[in-house]
Amino acid sequence: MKPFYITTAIDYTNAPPHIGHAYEKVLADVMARFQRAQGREVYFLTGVDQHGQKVQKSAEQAGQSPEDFVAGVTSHFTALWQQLEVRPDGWAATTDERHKRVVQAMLQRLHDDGQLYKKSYRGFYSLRQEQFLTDRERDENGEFGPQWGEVVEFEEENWYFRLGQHVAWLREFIRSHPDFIFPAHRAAEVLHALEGPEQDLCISRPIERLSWGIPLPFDPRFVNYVWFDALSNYLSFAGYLGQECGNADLPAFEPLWPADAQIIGKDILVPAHAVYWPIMLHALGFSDEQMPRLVVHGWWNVRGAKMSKSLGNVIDPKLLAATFSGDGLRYYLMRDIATGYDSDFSDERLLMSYNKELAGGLGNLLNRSLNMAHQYLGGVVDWSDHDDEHNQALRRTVAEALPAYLKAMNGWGIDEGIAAAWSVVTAANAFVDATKPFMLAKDPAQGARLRSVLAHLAEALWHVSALLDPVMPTAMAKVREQLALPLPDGFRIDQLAWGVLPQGHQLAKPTPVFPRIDPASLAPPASA
RNA sequence: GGAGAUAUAGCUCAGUUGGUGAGAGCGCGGGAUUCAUAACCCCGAGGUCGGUGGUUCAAAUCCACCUAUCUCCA
Repeated sequence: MKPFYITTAIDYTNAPPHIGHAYEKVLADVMARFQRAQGREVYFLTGVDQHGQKVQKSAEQAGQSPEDFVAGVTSHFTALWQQLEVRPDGWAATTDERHKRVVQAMLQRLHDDGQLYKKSYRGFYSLRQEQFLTDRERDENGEFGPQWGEVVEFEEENWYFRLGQHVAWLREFIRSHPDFIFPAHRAAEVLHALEGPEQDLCISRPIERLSWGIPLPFDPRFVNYVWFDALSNYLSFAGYLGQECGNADLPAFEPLWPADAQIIGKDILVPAHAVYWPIMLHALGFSDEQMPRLVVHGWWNVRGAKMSKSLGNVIDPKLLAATFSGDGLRYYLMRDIATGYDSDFSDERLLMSYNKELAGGLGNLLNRSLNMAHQYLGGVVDWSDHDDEHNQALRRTVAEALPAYLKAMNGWGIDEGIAAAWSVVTAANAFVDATKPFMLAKDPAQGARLRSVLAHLAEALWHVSALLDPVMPTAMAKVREQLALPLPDGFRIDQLAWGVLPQGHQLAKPTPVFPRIDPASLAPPASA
């Protein structure tokens, strides 16, 4: 089977990351880990978009070179990925020389193929925002407002990509390939956007206006502007044109392409990823079968409103991870949203999911199970030959959780996958109550039954740790440390079966994996 | 002006291809218990499934229209 190639949007290094950035990368990381657990080879690519006018301008304002400025902002992202256990295999930084060479080679190909042309455009230009304005920017009086500063009319030459030529192909492609975009209903938005006039795409800026970019190989008085620089990272860092560009240290492209999942937010679906991107690929000669698959996720709103700097409701994932741990935050971000839809971020629900579910549910289950095993049996797993309907019911719950989990996870239902794993936690806690090992321990005649109950609990916990491993890698490794049995080499989650813990296995001592957090110790939530 | 999404118990949401008396978690109330991170377990809500009108033997689940909210496009 081909390797599972998964990408995320690359983040613009103009401001530090917020909760939405964290969500997208965690989602990709969970899927990457899950696919590996299914025995699939994975290439997970994420990174940063570092070029462009805003960065150039922000750097000037900060009195820094663009290089230093992007290095500073980029470090916020890499530190967060470290903290959240997001572990990509490839790092796509658009200032990377390897990337620049591929972009130039791609542009040269398109140029040689007649896909690019130069033309002159006359229009109104905002000196403050450094961009051409269209009628859309006019206010109700037909004027350009004061936010644009001084507006001048002038004419400028630029390079254009023959986007319009391929629109008919794209319409047909989207109609005939319902798998191109997940969730499927998003395709309607794209088709709607394609109804307008077929316009070409401006892909350059004169070097006097923008120097922080990749020069056009066939006309060095211009640098490439945005799309061929940013979107092409999915190709360049997967090894596209690697040989002719001398990028020997990148993966081999043929086995990897097409991308199995390109995770993006709904805000950059149209036009960038659903229009420009497939058309770029098509123009480069990629066939319909070589088109990637887009996975469009929703947004985390805050109290029903869009998160924005001006509202002052931007959520900082770094602080949340410091309080709830990387895994605590990963768990919340994965369980409290349905992939593809929006959700509301809530401090209260984050605290609830941590204290009630992780600490009170799973953490406490591990703690009470191991504690009893040590108190009554010296921490030894002893599969006695006793069996009864309680044991059978727990084994059945564990057995039924796996297919439900696999189905959900393979269909991007991470929240449902977690729920499937959680059915074991709930059943195991009820199992303790029903079998009362602490009572059995008082009656020597019940020894065989007691040993079977505690063995069942330890085994069930190991299964839970395996299922939730992609979501909470560090915490689940800790669980298995206490169960004294790590994931074996080449472990396959899809082949998980009862009977992992051997007879006579010695368990380790329990320590809280998710220490309860006292709500009173938290800073009061900033009210909007 | 157009498009998409969403509207289900106090809150956050599940509800496959329409079919036994509509569900989960949290919160709340009651009970039980002690192995455990004041934790875990059991019971309880009777909610016109946004509204109206259709299709059907049968609709939260299909169709039409309407309303509200959110997002995007113009």
